[in-house]
Amino acid sequence: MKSETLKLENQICFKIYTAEREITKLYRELLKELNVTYPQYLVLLLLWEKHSLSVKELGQRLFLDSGTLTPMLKRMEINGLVERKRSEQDERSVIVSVTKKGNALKEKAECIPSQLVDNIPMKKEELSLLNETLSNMLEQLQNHSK
Amino acid sequence: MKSETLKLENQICFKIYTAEREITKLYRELLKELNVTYPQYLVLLLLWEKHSLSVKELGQRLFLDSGTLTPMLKRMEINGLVERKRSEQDERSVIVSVTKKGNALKEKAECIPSQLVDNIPMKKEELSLLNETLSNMLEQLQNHSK
DNA sequence: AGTTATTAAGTTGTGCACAATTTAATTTTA
DNA sequence: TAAAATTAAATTGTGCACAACTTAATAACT
Repeated sequence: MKSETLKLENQICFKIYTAEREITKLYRELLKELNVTYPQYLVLLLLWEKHSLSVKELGQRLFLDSGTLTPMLKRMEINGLVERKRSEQDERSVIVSVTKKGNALKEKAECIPSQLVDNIPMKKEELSLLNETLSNMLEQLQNHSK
Repeated sequence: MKSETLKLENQICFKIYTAEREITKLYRELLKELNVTYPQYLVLLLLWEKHSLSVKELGQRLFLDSGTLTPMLKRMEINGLVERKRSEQDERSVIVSVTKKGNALKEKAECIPSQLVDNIPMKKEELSLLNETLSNMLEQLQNHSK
């Protein structure tokens, strides 16, 4: 393995680490009006689509565990965005569903993707390629970590 | 703006968010032996090169502010990896320098980049392209946030 | 020189993110 | 069916990450 490739990997990891924080910063601005964080927004995106999901299902889709989700969902419940209640079929499971107030944010959030794109102007082919590359990378990473 | 492009952006942001955590998880494993975190490893990479840097300089290179660095550097100091002392030229500035113990970790860390590459096997051209694309994206993002 | 502005760290408070463990419910199996 | 294993959340503790603010030192200006 050539040393330049090693350095490149290191650089890419640092850039992903940095890009993640810059993207989150951008979302923070866009989401300020909705009074939600980026991870909370991700939960809402799922619940706007599916209406209600268990903590486990949320975790599988977002790759987050209950140690992260439970306190976050509690904060969202306090803010009136979601409801949490034990499943009747399986008392171990907790069903999270979006409230009327949570659903109302959907409209306000409509403009976020386009605002986001305005701030990261990239050619469509470049976006597609980046998407593809990240998918491959994620597959490798996630295969390894299980 | 086509809606597919909007969705793609959203997906890419989520993938970067996810990739960052997967990469950090991988580093966590590799760095376990050294008893440092990924951000601490980044500080060490700089100090192995430059020997000593101010908090401000570290922040500029890592894009982190004193609210993140100060407590982190204190933890590293407690673990004997770095020393912190006020600059004599400018008492506002704090100079962070790597200790003998911190320098000793450099040897142990030599193998990390190659181990990392083993876990993310990608073609060199793909890596270069990803590197390029991330650089462009970061430039856009960072131009906007200042 | 004395006031004002700027700069560098540090502090405080909030919210992830995750390892490790605990608790309770459900499945599996002997 | 009773014991063992598995599963789903919750809890506990640590470490970033960052906004907002404070403190102290230096620089700039009148």
